[in-house]
Amino acid sequence: MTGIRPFTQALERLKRHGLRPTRQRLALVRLLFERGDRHVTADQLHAEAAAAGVRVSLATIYNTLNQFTAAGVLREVVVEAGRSYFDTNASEHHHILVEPTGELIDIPASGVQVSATPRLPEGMALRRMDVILRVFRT
Amino acid sequence: MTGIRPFTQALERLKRHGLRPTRQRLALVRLLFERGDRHVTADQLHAEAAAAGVRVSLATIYNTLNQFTAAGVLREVVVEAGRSYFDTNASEHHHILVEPTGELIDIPASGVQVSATPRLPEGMALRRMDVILRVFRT
DNA sequence: GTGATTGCAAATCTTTTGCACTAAA
DNA sequence: TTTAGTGCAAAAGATTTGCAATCAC
Repeated sequence: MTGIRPFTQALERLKRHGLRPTRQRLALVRLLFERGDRHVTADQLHAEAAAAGVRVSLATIYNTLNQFTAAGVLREVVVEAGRSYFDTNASEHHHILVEPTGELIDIPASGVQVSATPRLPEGMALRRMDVILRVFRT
Repeated sequence: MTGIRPFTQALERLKRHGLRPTRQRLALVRLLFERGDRHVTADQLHAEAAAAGVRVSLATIYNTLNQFTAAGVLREVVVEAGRSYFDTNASEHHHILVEPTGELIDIPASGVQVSATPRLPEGMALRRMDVILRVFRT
């Protein structure tokens, strides 16, 4: 899997969702998807864009991350109040959160086997299951 | 299980943690633990206190919720960026999040059986595992 | 052109903090 | 009387929004 594939796939997906390939969105897609699976905050991405010489406002970063998430290209991971991570791996999987640092590590969905899920209340359907293992350094 | 038991237990626990039983903390313990398992935000608790005629500042609500969490009397549950729930059930269990409303429902730990947890990275130990089933109304 | 997108600054929301005042031990 | 706790108002973060200027189609 090269860095180009997911990049192209993401672009096509955006097109399908009616999102115009603006200079900002192209740059952000590149930053997000050319380096494998990652977990970024809006602020981190903003700093990365700046470091790469791309001028994008923080408001646009937020808009873009939210649109990408709605389009299914990104997945939002909430691990602590007041900070959202956006995961470039949008497929089903789980996470390890390293507590002092806030670092996120992917776990394949197969790494956590839930053998019994509870009956959901009447009239409710499962949209997604999140498992977070909170760990600390010994 | 009456409403009084967990209330008393919580008080004892606070004492053990060196927290003085002030008027505000007593009122909050009562509000939190006299009505079974609940999930409240700081703001909700603040409103409840006001409705009950108890004057407590929001700052004190936050201080108190954090101290109670540190003391192990409450458990913080993060399901969406920018909002923390405090769960009066501090024992091991998981949650269903009803998406449009934000309502939280407890699942006993036994309701979700994780049959295989991944090997943790070297030098890391598990502190806690959170499972959230995100559901929507059909 | 026309409607979508961007950037800026202001607004919002949640949570924390500094500090003078009050209450518990 | 000594130390912890409280309340207020301000500060701090993260995220959203209103609106004029700009860009893609």
